[in-house]
Amino acid sequence: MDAAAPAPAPGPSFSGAESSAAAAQQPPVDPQEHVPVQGAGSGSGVARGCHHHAYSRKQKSLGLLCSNFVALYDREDVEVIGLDDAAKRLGVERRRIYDIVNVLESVGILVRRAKNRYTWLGFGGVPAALKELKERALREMSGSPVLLPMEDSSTANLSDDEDDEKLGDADEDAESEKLSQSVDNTSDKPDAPSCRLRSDHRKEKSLGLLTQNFVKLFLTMEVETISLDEGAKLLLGEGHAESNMRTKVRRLYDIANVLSSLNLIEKTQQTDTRKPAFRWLGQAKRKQENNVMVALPPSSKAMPNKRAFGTDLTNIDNKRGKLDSTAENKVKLMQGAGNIVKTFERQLGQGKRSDFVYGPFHPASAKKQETDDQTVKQQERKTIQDWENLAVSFRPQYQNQALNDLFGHYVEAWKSWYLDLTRETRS
DNA sequence: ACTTCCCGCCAGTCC
DNA sequence: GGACTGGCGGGAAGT
Repeated sequence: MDAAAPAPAPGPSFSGAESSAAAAQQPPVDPQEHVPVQGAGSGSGVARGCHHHAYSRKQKSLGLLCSNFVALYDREDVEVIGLDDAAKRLGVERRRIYDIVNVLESVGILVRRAKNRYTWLGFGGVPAALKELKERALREMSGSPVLLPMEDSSTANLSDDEDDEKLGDADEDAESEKLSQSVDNTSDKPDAPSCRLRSDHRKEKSLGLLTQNFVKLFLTMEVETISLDEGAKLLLGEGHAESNMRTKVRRLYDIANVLSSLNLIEKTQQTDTRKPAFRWLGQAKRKQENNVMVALPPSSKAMPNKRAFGTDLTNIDNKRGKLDSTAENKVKLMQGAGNIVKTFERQLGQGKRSDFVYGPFHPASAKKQETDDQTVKQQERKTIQDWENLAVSFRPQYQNQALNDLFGHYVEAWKSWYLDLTRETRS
């Protein structure tokens, strides 16, 4: 329990847990005696309807809710989490809990056991989950068998178009299958071999999967920051409907909120472009202000409690001299994109094999997790380096149509984006 | 005006 | 057939 409430304290107007919003915002003091915010008012109208206090969405952000969720359950004695319980304690409607739980699950913080029932793994589960994600991504890229269920091959040949409600969406589809393996299988019953089409379609757009794919972007592209636009583009591929894009971006906002509240990513701003983007931190931890584990100090931040984002858009970090240096970053981005595009292209074009690094199986960059505060940054930089090298020497080979499509999208997206950047900087 | 993202409808799934 | 899940996008808060 983080005593001090998230500093932002927008409106002193009222105290404590008087509205669901407030509840969501105030770290749940004590898990045991939850003080279910009056009437669990939560959801819908209730909290809104009858409160004089100006409604503030900041107090109800997913990120904040996530922080509280974590604060509530990140403790030794917690094992099983009931959704109802969580919703009640946090004073929000169930729907929100689903959102959170889905992304938490996809980064290994908890796992679904049964309907309404999750098992808390804690931050300790994150490194492994990330590692696996990374490995899987690499495996996909390398073309080694990713144990795709056979349906996949069939779905894979399906159109690659994705606008609106078509089934098939090859790119995500391939991903979803693979991803869902670890995510879903862990929990659900393994059955349902035949009735998959529908659920697949649904699954492939799930928040959890999107989260993993988003994370994968950070893990596999050596770029340091990714804006949500870019992310959406990369995840969707080119030639998607405008509305599709918007929806995707909306989802990415949700995800980014949660991930940043977990400290996996951090919102930054490209100082020149002003374009908000996210930087991978990779060190999941509880955001808390007064307690021990506070690595990665916000450096030049005078912010006592830098809210993930949303609460704090003033969070324009000025770490110029440091990691960020947008100019440098941009160049790097371009280089990175260029490299990746080139290698991908080469592969896609001729499916030629050559030597590539088995990321997951070799030591170099694979074991970064678990370090302390200061080494973290260095580690990260190093990791980035590794990735750069990796990207250059990477020679993925696609044996699977779906993967081909997937990376075709990546390549396309990167290419056009890269061209834009080039043009932009040149002029 | 544009960005961010909460909210809750409602369709799909599960039991 | 009711409960659980969660995609989705309208639209309002925030910048």
